[in-house]
Amino acid sequence: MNFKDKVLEIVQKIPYGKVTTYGTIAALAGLPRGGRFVGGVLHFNIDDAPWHRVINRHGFISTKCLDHPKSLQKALLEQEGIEVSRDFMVNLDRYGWFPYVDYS
DNA sequence: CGAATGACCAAGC
DNA sequence: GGCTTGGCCATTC
Repeated sequence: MNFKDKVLEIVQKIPYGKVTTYGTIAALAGLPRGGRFVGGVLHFNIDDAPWHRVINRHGFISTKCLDHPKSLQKALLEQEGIEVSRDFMVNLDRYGWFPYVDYS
């Protein structure tokens, strides 16, 4: 299983109404410091996973894709019942998804 | 085919 | 305690 496939698998596994971080996904995929590539993988597979549920460690939307702007991500998250502040910040204490075990 | 780059995180001064 | 640096894989040019 490639790192890319694991990342996509994990992102697709994020429960409805929850969000997680690049670092968490990278760690679950086997790279505790590979958060950078999670962004890269999602960038090249933007249509294969619910990328809007993935944000950075500070609960901030760091998306740079012009085709999928922050405003769209905010709307998608709010559609799932997640509160997003006007500064594109999400409360990770309430909506963060940090599984203890890997269901693979 | 070699080199550069990409939506991050945490350790080290 | 804030700023700088290193590091990881896949994809594109």
